[in-house]
Amino acid sequence: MRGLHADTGYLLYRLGLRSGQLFNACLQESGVRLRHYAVLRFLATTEGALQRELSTRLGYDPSAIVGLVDDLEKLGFAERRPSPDDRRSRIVVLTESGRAFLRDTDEAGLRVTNELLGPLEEAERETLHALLLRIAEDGLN
Amino acid sequence: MRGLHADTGYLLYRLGLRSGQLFNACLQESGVRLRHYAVLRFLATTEGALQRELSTRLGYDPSAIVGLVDDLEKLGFAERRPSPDDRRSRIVVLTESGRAFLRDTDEAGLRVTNELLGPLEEAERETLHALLLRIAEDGLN
DNA sequence: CTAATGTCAGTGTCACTGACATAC
DNA sequence: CGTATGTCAGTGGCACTGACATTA
Repeated sequence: MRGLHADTGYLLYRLGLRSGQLFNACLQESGVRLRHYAVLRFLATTEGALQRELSTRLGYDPSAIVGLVDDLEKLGFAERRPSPDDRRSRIVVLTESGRAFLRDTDEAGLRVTNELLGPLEEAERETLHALLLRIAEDGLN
Repeated sequence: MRGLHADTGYLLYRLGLRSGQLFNACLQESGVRLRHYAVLRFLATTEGALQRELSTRLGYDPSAIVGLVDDLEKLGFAERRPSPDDRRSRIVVLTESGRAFLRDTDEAGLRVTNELLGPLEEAERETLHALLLRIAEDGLN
């Protein structure tokens, strides 16, 4: 009978949980959770995005995006602006305050990755990153 | 500003979520969830385990184990037996029915891994598995 | 007395569904 | 008309806490 760790899929599941917990622990003092942080990081690369876009790119349910953007607006890290092309859509943009927040918490992600990848050499980390990137880009993005 | 996918930790988080969803989708018809399945798979390797042991080895909260074992007992896949050494503890063992269930769903894990690791060559899959195993064995086990 | 095991109630997060208004 | 976007209420899974009885 095969053990649990024989499954690469199960390993990913377990390490994913652990990674999320570490992220949330690191972000706890900032008053944001990993999901908010992911939205902010994505916004920093796009100069404004529709909520629908956030949903598909980040893999969160459309109904979840509503609350996340609500929270970010309350914190002053993001804003909803009307779309000039389509009056249904809202364009979510990063504020200056949000950008500053990202700068301040920039090393949070690095700390998590460091703790997670502790026993790996630098070359191994790059190999792992490249492999993960390949399967991430395959499955919906 | 770094993109999200520059973080190996975030990639693990995303792929872990995806992996869990795939597992649960595959197991849906079986009437079990990934967490139950993990308990069964672990039991198949140990000839009986304390609930406390299940908690630490699988990374689930002790209070969560209670409900999981309850469910497995209702399904007839596992049993609680009194421990001869310690009257506080219960020993959880796999039943014949549970063992048969594992045989029937054996390819479920393989299907998930195959779908997840689609774009990777066989050699790359082994490399990835070895790397994941290293960091899994480091962080609590 | 302190510590460990299992149990249970309650809380908060999160994913998902179904419905809806608005606009294309 | 059908479809897309955003919103909201409700549901179920899941993690975690605090408390408790029992036993070591």
